Amino acid sequence: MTGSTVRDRILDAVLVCVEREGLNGLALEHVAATAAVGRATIYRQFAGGRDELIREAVRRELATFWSGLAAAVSHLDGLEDRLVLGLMIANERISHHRLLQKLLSSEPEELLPTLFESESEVNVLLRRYLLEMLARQPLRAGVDPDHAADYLARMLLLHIGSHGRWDLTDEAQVRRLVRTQFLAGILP
Amino acid sequence: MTGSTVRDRILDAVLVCVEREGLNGLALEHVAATAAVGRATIYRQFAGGRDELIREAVRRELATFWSGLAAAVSHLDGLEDRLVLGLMIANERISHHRLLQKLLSSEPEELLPTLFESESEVNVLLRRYLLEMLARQPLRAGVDPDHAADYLARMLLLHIGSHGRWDLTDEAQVRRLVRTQFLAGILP
Amino acid sequence: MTGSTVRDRILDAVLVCVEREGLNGLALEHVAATAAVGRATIYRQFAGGRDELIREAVRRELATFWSGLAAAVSHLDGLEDRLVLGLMIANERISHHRLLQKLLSSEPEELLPTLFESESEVNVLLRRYLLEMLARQPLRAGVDPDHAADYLARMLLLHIGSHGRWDLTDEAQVRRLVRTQFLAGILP
Amino acid sequence: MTGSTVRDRILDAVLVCVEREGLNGLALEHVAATAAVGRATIYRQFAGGRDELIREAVRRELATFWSGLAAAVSHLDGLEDRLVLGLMIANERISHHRLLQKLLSSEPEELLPTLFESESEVNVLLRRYLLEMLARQPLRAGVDPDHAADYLARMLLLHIGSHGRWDLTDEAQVRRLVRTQFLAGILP
DNA sequence: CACTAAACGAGACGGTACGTCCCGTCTTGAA
DNA sequence: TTCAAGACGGGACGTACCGTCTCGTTTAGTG
Repeated sequence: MTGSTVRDRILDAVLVCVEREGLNGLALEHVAATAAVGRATIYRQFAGGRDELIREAVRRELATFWSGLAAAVSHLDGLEDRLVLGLMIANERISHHRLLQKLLSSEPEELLPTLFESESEVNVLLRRYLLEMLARQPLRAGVDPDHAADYLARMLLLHIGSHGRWDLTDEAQVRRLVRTQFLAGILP
Repeated sequence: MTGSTVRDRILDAVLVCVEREGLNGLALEHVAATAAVGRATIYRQFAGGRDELIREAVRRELATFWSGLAAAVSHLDGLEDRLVLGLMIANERISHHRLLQKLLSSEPEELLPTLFESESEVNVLLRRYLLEMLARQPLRAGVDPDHAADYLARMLLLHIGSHGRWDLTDEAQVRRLVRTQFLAGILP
Repeated sequence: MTGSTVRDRILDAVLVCVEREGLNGLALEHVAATAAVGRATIYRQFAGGRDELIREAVRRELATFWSGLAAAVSHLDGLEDRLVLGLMIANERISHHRLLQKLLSSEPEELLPTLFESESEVNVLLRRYLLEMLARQPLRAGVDPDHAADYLARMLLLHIGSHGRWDLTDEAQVRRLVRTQFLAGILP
Repeated sequence: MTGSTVRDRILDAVLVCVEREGLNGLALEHVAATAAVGRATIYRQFAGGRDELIREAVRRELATFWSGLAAAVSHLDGLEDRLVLGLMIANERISHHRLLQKLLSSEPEELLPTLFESESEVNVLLRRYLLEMLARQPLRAGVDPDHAADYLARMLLLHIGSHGRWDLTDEAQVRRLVRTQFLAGILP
């Protein structure tokens, strides 16, 4: 619909197929068929082959996820509110996202690491975003904003995907979590 | 040393091969050759085939890693000291462990998730271990030991494998990290 | 019942299994199971392995077949009568012999040749038998008994297993066949 | 030379390999290597797998053999002459055909039956060919051309592959054989 | 009547081949 | 030219047997 129709059709097809077959066992043949595309075309669009294709599909999906999340909390002012709502929305979305659900349940080994790669694009952007937010807040004395942003990013990722003992649909709990464990050492 | 020599030979061979070929692209044929074993025997020992083989190899390796870690800190008394030394040793070992290094660098998507599965064996044992340790400590008023153990487990895993902005070979830094972010909200 | 019970049990099992699985695809494992015997025992009895086992089973079956045939015509006097009755009985037996039927229908390439090997035991014995019979008959002038026996042996084998256009259950037809094509050039 | 080069290359390779390894023990891998073809391609061309491949190779070889034989005698007029020359050429060719020789000597059980299947393509075509020849000849009174063709076909097959007591390189003997045993009862 | 020696069942192992699936490359033919 | 359609060489998978070997256990035969 937008720029490279073919490329997007292929990436869409990847999502559909991963939902059915998992990330391993994903067959380019099925992707091509689903996208109504010749298998050769996949190699024209993603010269790196299978690996690049998957990387790209995940990247696009994550970008959508995060930018959607950012938009959803952009109307809020305070850092705490954004974190609380962000955590809740993130978990709500993940639990309704068939693809992520599939990956987290049956093949967590495929998805999670992408999130945690310390220097992944996601991580970098997330940290930059948080740093920007922190810049508008008075911090507790002696707190290094870089450290704080790094810490918050990790805590966020840590609580997305596996909620541990917290119920992330209960705002009261989430707020308590954010206050006591996310921001306790950062804000004054 | 113990029971099924063949099984162990195979698992050893998996490690050797993964070091060379990565987790994807791991060819059972090479594993069999390395273990001086018929390819069929792998299927006899690991009826689940390739997947079970890898799962088992990782499981065994992690068990070794964690139990070694527990042993290394067992002579210390305090929770803080154990966490500090544990973090340092863990990172030191990981950075010298060719296999883990290989996985973390080139294919993090294969290993990390195993660590983070909320209900993985590792996680459960780690939580139990920490809970036991916390039982010997006076906690800050109002802190639920279960929550605290869960939190500590997550923080530990979070800082093993991707250290973020901390230098985990510098005991002073590690101690500061443990005090301000691990234990600040837990201990009085 | 006689000497080596085990050996016979195994050979019997071969027949049962061949009926089910054909000669190719015959699995020693199934033979062993059918004979209630360890697979190793087969190799103890038939050191030549699979090949010798099959050879021996076929040999025993053919011996039974031919000696039964000889017995069935032994009460007759004339050569012609023996040939006629022999042909009829042979074909009748083959058509009721599940094993041979199975082989002739689905895998003729396995059985027939054994019959036709020019110097096979069967062939030699059959020729000797016929030569003996011919010795009691006055032959047409100029006919070499060896040639004649060879010719008759071939014609017999030729009409056993594939009857062509003759109905071998109709004695009149068989007698005509024997007279016009088997014996026409031999007897005076 | 004609249509599917790959298919023919594979069939050629089968012949080469059978010469070396026999019909049993024929490894598709070696066939593929000999044909400079991926093993998968064999399954693409012969969906029936190993069995169909062998069947097809034999079929092609026999077709070549028989059509060559027909051509070699086509310049002759009389039935007798064609039979005589045909028999001689057939045996001469077989004895110089490494593949057939190999099969007849070490694994007759694989080849011969194909020749003798009463309703095999070979048999049908041969009978039709002979019937056509007989139509141009005056037959002895009371002889059914169908029966005669069937009889001749069987006698031919019978004397090809295992010559019994006749020397098929000696035209005089062959002519005598044809006259006394092939045609004696058929021609006037 | 114990005691040894052979034969046996059971089954693990190294190996070979099978038939299948998929990858990445390349060719062909139609739009 | 771009693309779908699809054939091809290659490689790995999981399965099925083979022939060899080693275990205990039964079964005779012998002292």
